[in-house]
Amino acid sequence: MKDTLRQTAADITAEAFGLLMADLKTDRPELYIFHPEQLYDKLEIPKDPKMGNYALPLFDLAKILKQNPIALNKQLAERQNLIIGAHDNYAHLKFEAVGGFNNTRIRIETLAQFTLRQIGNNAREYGSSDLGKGKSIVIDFSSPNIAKPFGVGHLRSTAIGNSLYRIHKKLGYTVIGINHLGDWGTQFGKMIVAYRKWGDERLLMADPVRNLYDLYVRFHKEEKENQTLTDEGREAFKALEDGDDAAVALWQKFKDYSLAYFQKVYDRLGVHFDYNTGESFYNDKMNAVIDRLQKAGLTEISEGALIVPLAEFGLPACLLRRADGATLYATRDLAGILYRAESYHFEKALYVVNTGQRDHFKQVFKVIELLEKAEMVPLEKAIAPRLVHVEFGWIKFADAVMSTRVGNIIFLEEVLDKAVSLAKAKILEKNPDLKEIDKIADQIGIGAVIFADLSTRKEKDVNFDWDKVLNFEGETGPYLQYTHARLSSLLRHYAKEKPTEINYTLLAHAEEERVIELLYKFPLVVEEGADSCEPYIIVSYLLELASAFNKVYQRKDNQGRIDKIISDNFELTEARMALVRAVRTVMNEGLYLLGLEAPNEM
RNA sequence: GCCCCCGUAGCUCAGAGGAUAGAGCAGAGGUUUCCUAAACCUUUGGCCGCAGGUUCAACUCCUGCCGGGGGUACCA
Repeated sequence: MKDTLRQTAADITAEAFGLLMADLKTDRPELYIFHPEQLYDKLEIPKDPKMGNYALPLFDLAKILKQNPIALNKQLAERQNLIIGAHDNYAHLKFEAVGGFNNTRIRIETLAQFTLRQIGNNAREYGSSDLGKGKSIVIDFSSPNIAKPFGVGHLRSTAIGNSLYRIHKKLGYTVIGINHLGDWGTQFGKMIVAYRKWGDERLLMADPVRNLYDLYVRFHKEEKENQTLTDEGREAFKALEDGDDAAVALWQKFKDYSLAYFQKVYDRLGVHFDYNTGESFYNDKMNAVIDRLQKAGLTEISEGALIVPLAEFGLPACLLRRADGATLYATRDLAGILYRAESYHFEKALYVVNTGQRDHFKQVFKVIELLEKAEMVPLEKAIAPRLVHVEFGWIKFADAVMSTRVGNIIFLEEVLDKAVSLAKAKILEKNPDLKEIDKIADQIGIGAVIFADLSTRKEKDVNFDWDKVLNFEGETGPYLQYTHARLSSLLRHYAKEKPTEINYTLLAHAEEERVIELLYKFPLVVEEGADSCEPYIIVSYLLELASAFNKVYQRKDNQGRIDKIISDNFELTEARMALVRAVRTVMNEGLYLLGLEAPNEM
């Protein structure tokens, strides 16, 4: 969607450049590099709001013109303001030369009217766009291994993926969310061996995932002392892959129990997948990929295994088949890529997977690239450039990586339960008359946990910290939710009777101005979140918005009393409530994009 | 060994060529006859790991070093 305010600023600047160039009597065409369209994109939002609404850095251009940027800026601003003076409908803009930055300031009531009307007219559609119209995007996320508990470590992929899902959907993409369950591979051979050796039907029934996890940890412990276990595990997986009835039956049992358990977790988190196609789904699709790679002449046999050598790209070889003929993780991912390309014709495929698998994805993507090169697939049809590994850091505990193998894992359910009961205690303390306490405690507790996970740039490792996750004050999920509840409360208190013309000049305090600027920025923030595949962008924006609104809410007048939003002054109250309505809309939508609920009371 | 990522306030983290390095937590002090104090205000706290280099401009880019983490073929 085109932003007319921004476009006007760009137009004026382009015109001013024209005048400036004429005055400089330059006839070098390469100097006329600034056209309205380019300027539109070149306008930045200054980091410091004191610097206005847009900033145009002039350093590059000054260099080309061999001029001092400060002097150039001064001349430019003179002409810009000359143009404004000559047109009545430009009266809302002002240009300032500050050092080498050409800053644009939009009159606040114009910005307020522009922004609040847009939000009012579109409600939750504000910030949406048709950027992704007609394009589909596949997001592979969460993807836990079955027969293992859902640890806090798995939350990252789930939370980031879910947020990216919602963000892209808002931008008009057709989004396909896939839970690529780890339900195939040697580990299931190991599980089968472990269960046959030490398993117990009754224990399994009582607490399936816990029991399977114990077996898993025990297997890895004993495996260290007893090497033959490793071979037994591999043999069992080979049998499974070859369709051995007993092995398949056991595997199916593990899988059914696990899926039921995972579904409970996803329901609590409010996460939805379009497909739960795990690795086993590609079981009958791997031969085709291997054939294609062989025909393309990319494979070779090394130490008995079938590989695609990648040494010339500085990568370890990609293994397609083990020496015993069984397939590997990479084989299934390759089959998955081809299947997804065929089925969904994706514009992009995102793999939201831990940074520890960086090399794996480099290998797999490279193999696809080589295959397409060998098959002479034209570039515009090629899928290799559309594959993106959205990587994120580890969750560590006491500075050690959590590992299901070692057994130092924290169960997500435990974290959620603790957070929810803490939220409930807080409600009972602050707002005991609240209806549906359990439901709201759920929303707050779970929101706090998801938020804690999203509140760091994704590629950083994060130390799991109970205090941080269970903290509801400061930069937290509950803080955002609380602000939203407060906004909702204002709307409940103020029942508007009839529509009136809003007088936007009444929103003139610096605190209100800041809120309006932030609301104006929201659509850009959503796009940036999608471009960078980084939900944190939304997180930090919402924190800023909440903080800015809370400052409005508790602003004091000259006598040191709170200047209330709802007052006897009807016109003033109307204007302020228009702002409240807009902030609530954006807050609500922003929380949704992160995967958090937005209770109206708490 | 080789390759990759990360070192910013006591703690957890923003800033990713540009304007005076910012938040939250923790510490100190304050604000409520209640539009939700899960909030707000004031305040303490920095050799941006170290050393060079590139640039009009470096926390940001390049090189080296130190410290932490990860990957490195039949696990996923």
